[in-house]
Amino acid sequence: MSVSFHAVRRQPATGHSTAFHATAVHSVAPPAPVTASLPEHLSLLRDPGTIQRFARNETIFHEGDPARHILQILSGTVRLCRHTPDGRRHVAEFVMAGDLCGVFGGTAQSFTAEAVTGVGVMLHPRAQFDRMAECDPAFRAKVLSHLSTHLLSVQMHSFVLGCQNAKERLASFILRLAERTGATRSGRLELAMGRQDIADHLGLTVETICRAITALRNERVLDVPNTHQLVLRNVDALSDLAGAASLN
Amino acid sequence: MSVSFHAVRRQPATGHSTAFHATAVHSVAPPAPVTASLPEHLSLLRDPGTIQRFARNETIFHEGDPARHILQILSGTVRLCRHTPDGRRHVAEFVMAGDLCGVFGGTAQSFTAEAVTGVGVMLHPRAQFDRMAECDPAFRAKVLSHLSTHLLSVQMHSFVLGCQNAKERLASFILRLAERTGATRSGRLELAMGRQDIADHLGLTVETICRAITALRNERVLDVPNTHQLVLRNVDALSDLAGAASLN
DNA sequence: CGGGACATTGAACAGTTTCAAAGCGCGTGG
DNA sequence: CCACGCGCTTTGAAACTGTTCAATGTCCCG
Repeated sequence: MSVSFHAVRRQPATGHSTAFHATAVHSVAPPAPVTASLPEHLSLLRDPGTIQRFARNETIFHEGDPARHILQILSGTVRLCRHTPDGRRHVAEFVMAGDLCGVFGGTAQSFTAEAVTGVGVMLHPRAQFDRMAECDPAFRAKVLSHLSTHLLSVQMHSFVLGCQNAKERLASFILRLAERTGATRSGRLELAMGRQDIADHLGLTVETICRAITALRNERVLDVPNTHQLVLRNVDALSDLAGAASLN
Repeated sequence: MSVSFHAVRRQPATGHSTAFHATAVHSVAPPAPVTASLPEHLSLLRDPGTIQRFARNETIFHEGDPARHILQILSGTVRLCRHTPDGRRHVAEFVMAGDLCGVFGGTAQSFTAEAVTGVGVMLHPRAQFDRMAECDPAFRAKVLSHLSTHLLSVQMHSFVLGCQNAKERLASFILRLAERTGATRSGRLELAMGRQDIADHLGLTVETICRAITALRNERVLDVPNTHQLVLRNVDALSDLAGAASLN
């Protein structure tokens, strides 16, 4: 099967090394409705001065950088990844509009964040975040809940990597993406990331991703109008493939 | 490489279905030293009435069970796993003496816990745990830190599953186990779990685990005095194999 | 219209799985 | 106390999925 004999065959990230040093902002937290999710809660702190933009393939922060801010993605898609000395890459996660990143992991970033597309982010100073957690029990509960959810999703991904074959992995990925973007109904799914990104996320190669997509297309499970769009023609078939990895 | 074509070939868990319903206990939390880790902190609550024992291969709780307690492992080793309808098994994690399990994930267990060896656990009622988190900021900090550490380790495991081949996975596993049990110095490592457990943890088959162990033995990296013991003869070689998956 | 990055397809190769059988250790019972 | 039996581990050989290498195709942007 598929372990990676990962040669060094990676896109030469057209990266610009964009260190980012936003100035800390001390806005006062307005009362948040108790029903709001953590990202919603945070977005109430909105302060135009803390917004930044990144171009496609730009590096937002590096693994090991001091984690002075919590980032809220306003638009676009970000990949959190890890690069090894011998050229392998592991994409731990894709972070999309509405999501947070950098909430956990202490004082240093545990991943490199790169813009998959053009990206807009809002920066929340960690100090402010910590202060809110200190004072506001409801906020704390949200943080905890957010963290648990996140943990669950990482564990689910471990399952995918540990137990599924190529087609199953792709199906799990597609379904999860569809759920996150709300595309499950319309059946139309935007793929912000390229095949290589998907491959590195699923522990496969680009070629295998292509072949798996082609296979699903031939089985009338998917339509592929273009490289960055999928139409889900048979969600049940996808769910069957994804198996336990789809919450359905 | 290695996806799992996981047929249904599993040990027929000699399991006894041991539901566990411990009575809630309301001990008062004694002040904990600020330096204590979360497990240490919890162990100060020790109450003999909340201790339970489980025999090898017994089920401690099932995925989906209500999570009324947080478990602290006193002795033995536990595997947290997930069983799929078609007979695949994913061992998410091994939990060992001193570790906690069931801290996160909300009101329902997200994994099945099975005793790898005979196991002694202490049960901490979740309500009590929550109360402490409510009142004690230092305790909260420990929970947070514990959770972050745990998240990191799951992400590291994702990397192992996504990017490494059989020998590398085994090396990563052995090194991590050695660190956790403090066997890095002595070089002598107790393997509480069987080959099948390791295989299901690393997304490989038993046979592949055996062959990888044999290979490392032939390369003088390991000695294998018996099935449940390893001697680390060349930690550097192991670290090289584990690559980025070893912290140092 | 041309160029380059990305996607797709093909063919050969390789690591892991699968199937099968033998080896070993350990507890139980004679 | 020894022998048998059962479960787990180990080894071998063949099959198979995914990788690697290579070439072609496609789309977008300048």
